[in-house]
Amino acid sequence: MSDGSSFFVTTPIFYVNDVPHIGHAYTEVAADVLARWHRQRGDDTWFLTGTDEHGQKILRTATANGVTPQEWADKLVEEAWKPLLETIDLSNDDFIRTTEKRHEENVQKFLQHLYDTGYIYTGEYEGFYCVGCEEYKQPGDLLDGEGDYAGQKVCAIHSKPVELLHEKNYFFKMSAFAEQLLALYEERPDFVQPESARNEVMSFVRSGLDDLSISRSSFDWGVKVPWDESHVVYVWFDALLNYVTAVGYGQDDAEFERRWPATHLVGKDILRFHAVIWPAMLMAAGLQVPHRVFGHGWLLVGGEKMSKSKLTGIAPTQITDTFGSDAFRYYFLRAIHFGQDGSFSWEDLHARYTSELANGFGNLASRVIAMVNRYCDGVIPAAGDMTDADAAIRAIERTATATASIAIDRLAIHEAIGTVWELVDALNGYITEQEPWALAKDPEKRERLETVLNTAVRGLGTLAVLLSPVLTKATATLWTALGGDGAVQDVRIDQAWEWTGSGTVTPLEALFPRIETSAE
RNA sequence: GGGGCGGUAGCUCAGCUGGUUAGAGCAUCGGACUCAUAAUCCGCCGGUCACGGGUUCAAGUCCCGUCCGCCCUACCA
Repeated sequence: MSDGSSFFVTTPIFYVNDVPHIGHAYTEVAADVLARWHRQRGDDTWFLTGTDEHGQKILRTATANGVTPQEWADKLVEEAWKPLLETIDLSNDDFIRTTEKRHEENVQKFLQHLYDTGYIYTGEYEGFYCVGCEEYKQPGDLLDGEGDYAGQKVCAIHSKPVELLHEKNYFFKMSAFAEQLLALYEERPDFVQPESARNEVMSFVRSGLDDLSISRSSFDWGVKVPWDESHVVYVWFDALLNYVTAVGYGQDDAEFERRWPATHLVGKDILRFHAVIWPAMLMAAGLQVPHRVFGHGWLLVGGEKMSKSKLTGIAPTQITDTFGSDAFRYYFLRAIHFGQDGSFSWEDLHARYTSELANGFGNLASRVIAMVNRYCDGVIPAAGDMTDADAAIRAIERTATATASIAIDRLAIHEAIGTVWELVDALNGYITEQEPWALAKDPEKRERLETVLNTAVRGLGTLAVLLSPVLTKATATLWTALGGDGAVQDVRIDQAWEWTGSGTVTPLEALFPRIETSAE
């Protein structure tokens, strides 16, 4: 897979009205690691994220704040969302906003195309609309209100009254694609991942698909329907299209051809939009469906899931301010089986930071570099005859390089990191057993000392490369200290184990200083 | 109501198509060592595998039921 092939990964675009929390950051960091890994493997990589800025809810909050919706979105993008990219050190290649011209114009082209080919028709729609959800609710989704809302039907998610709306709508003939979708899931079992997500999607589609109302006329903050400007496009229909408008759909065929289709990473709450509606839209337009759609789990805090709607999130900066972006990235991707729900706790974060990053990897780097400085004046020594112990280390380096790459292809990010970490542990054990400090006391064992240190330095270099997609900052610092050429991110990750140390090392500050007081 | 998932050491989790004494990491405790961020290495301790039945020579691993948590989906007198 290191043949320069195209790899296009996306995250959902942020709904600007939300407040950034670690759930958003989790998806972003996962996508970022995949992107960095593929880039470093020589793939033609593109990592897209952005913001979703249309819809009635944004219009209302903007109005409530006395500004235009565009001003409101601009403010949130600049003050909340773009800073998040810095906070967790993302390497996105693009950032699309649904209010950009390149998006709006091409959404219209897409829509017009579907209209012209008969996949959109005019209909009447009457139903209960929840402003919070931005969607019509089925009667079964509603609950009887309590307290102030007694006697009214309320949305089960927002606990707010729904509104009975009756409007002329344009509908997308989604029902026409049920068979094609089922065939897709059958023919490409990995189209929807993980397996549990695929099963849910399939049973949903099997139960039958309704056509989708894709326009609204009760407000005007959205993309205008090209043949009827009294309507704006339903926000989800609009938002999903960012994945293609950002890579040239409608205006740059070469770019589109180069990037599309994408690997979509989404939270399992919005899986259906991505695994059912979105592919149906693409089929209708005669475009390729996504490469795959991966629904990851929830972050559980105190046993409860973090909620996008209820804003019960922990801000990423609460973690990065104390532990740094590397630890943030590492923790969520290592501790949680990607695809399953995972529990977050400050105690666990602190424990893993200390045992794995500080005591494990950080201390390994410190002790190796300190010994090269102390026993060899900073000059990385050449290796002499290899023993079985040395060969074992080299074998682990080689295995880790290959195995981690395979895990990344399966989107098993936690496994990839786990595999690499076996090298961290092996090197710490190797150094303790070889006792270079003892060898250093005996001039007759000079060659052996140098071989051991050479092996250790090479192993450390391999780690720097293999961990660079995750621990972006620490590995850059380490690479410099090891005297590596250029930027570690430019070293081929699929050849990580082949790195040979040479030249001199420079003193290294602790990569992950111990944090004595646990946060919270 | 129907369907699905989960309930395994103090904590977070592995345990594939049933098969010798149920595993890992962390934490705790003991030992070794000193190059290093009092770090590292070795070892010990620790589980009625939610509960109750059943199938089987043999079940954490299959079947039935119950309890708990969560998800999807349907819905009414």
